[in-house]
Formats: sequence, C-alpha cells, structure tokens
Amino acid sequence: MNQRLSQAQKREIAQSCIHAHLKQAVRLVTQQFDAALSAMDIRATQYNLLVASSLMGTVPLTVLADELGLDRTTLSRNLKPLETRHLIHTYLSDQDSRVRLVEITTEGERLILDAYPLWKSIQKEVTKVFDDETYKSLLNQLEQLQS
Amino acid sequence: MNQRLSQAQKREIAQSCIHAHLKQAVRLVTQQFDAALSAMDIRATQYNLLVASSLMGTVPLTVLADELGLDRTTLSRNLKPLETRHLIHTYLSDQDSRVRLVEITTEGERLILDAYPLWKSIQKEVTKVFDDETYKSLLNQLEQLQS
DNA sequence: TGACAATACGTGTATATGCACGTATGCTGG
DNA sequence: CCAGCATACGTGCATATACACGTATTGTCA
Repeated sequence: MNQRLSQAQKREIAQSCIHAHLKQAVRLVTQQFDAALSAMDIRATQYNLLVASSLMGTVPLTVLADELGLDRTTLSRNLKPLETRHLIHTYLSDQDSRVRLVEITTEGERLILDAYPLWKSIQKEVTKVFDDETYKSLLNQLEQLQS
Repeated sequence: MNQRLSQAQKREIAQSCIHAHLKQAVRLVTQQFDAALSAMDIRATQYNLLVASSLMGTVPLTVLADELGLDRTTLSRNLKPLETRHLIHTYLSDQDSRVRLVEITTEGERLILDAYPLWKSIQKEVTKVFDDETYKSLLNQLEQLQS
C-alpha cells in the first residue's frame, strides 16, 4: 500500500499550491497587459524593462539585473530584441571592459511616453478587480519574499 | 517638450505595475519550489502538471489545458519531457483520432507520492510570509480576472 | 451524400527564465 | 611584478509560454 497520494492530498496540492496559483495569475495578467500594449508592438516585460532602464540612466548590466531581481543572463537576452529595435543601447565600459553598460535611447524614451496611456489604462482595469487593501497587503508581503 | 515621461510617472510604473510585481513574485517563488523539488529532479510546474493529470485520470489534452488555464500548445510541449521520462503517457483516442489522451503512469504516481513531503515543506515555508486573509482574498480576486 | 463548418492538434517563431560552464579582464598580496 | 583570486560576461542547454498558421478529422445540413 501507500503507493499513491490520496485524492485528498492531490486536491490539497491542486487547490492550495501557491506556486501554481501565482503562475496562473501571471499568465492571465500578462495576457491582459500584452494585449493592451500590442498596439505599440511591445510586451509588458519589455515595457517594464525600458522604464527601469530609463529610471537608472546608464547602468551596468549586472546592476540593472539586481535591481529587477532578474538573472543576469536573462536580462542580457531580454535586452536583445530591444537593442535590435534601437530602444536600448549597450556598450562596453571604457574604465572596465568587462562591464556592459545599458542605456535607453531617445526612441526608447519616446516609446515609453507613447505607451504610457495604454499601460495606465490596463493597470487601472486589472487593479479594479483588487480592492486596495488586498493589493497593498499583497505588495507588502511580496517584499518579504525577497529576504 | 513632452518628449519624455516625468520621473514621477516612471516611478509610478516601476513601483505599482501589477504585472511587474506578480512576475517578480513568481520568479522568487518558482526558485524556491524548484530548489525544494530538485532532489526529485522535477520542477514545480511539472509537479503541478503531474498532480492535475493524476486527479483527472485519462483526459483529452485540450480539456487538461483548459483545466489548468494553459494554452493547448504550451501544455503539449510541457508534457514532452515528462513523457520522455515515462511519468506521463499520451496516445490518440480510438473514438476520435484527433484527440490526444493524457494519463499519468505508475512511475508518475510514485513520483508525486515521493515528492509530496518536499512540496508540503516548501509550501509551508513560502506561505508563512502571507497572512491567510490576504492570500484568500487574492485568490478570490484573481478568479474574477478570468471573466 | 458531399461541401462546409467546427474541432483538435502539431510546428514555426519569438520571448522569458535560469543554471552550468567557460573566458576575459581587473585586482591584490607575496 | 605576477600568480592567483574575484568579477563580469557570453553561450549552451532546458524548460515555460503563447500566437499564427496549416493539416487532419469529425460532424452537419441541404
């Protein structure tokens, strides 16, 4: 006996697994944001990346990755399509040739400006289903995960 | 003028974008779960997939995808490595040769049993940072996103 | 019964994600 | 000064995700 999980245990996992629920939520939210931003031919992940880059100015790849809580190699690859479109510019540092510096271009600045109403609109839309209290608590609690 | 977003607007996006926050949360939680389950050489996504399959018995691919809120083609590809490892078995239906049926194998059942303590442990760990009220509200409110 | 709509699926393409591994560069102590 | 450690990065590999497009099969109605 005991070769299988009980049905109750299976249901426990399926119904309460926080990883599964969060992932599902992200899939939904990503689709909403991507659809909204598709008019500017940009994705939610990319939009956030551009904004972060704009906020940080000229910044080493690794520093930007840390700021975003992203793996260095992931960020590196995420930048590729943006650099191809000249929304981002990267180059090796003069002081330390190991370091790749990242900065947003004028076109990139222009795009985040133009896309802002789209972001604002879908952000409002999606946030509507959350009451403010829950959302604030959520953000706070997510912070704790970092540590 | 007005060629750029104001710093305030950039900060608004960086600090409040629900997509960015959820995605970040998923990255963190995924790493926790993946690390915990790595002893069984399985990932969180795969574990949830196996459990869902086990719960549903023999089931058409599309039905399972709908149940999981996953794109059909995503599920199809996610099943590949599991089928290679003989944790999942798929075959075309006799009644309707368009339909691919999915079912967990005995080995698959065995794995979700063996991995259960690992899942339980990390689930407990991660859930600690959420208070129950917020988490329940969140799940409820995410449901509304579906519609 | 046969054209046409509906259904189910696979593949191509593109992005997103992170680990392991190797390379190049900078730094530092003996 | 230089041998070795530390740092920064790129690439290979594997998974995760979804859309667009094409194909095969089923069902239906005139």
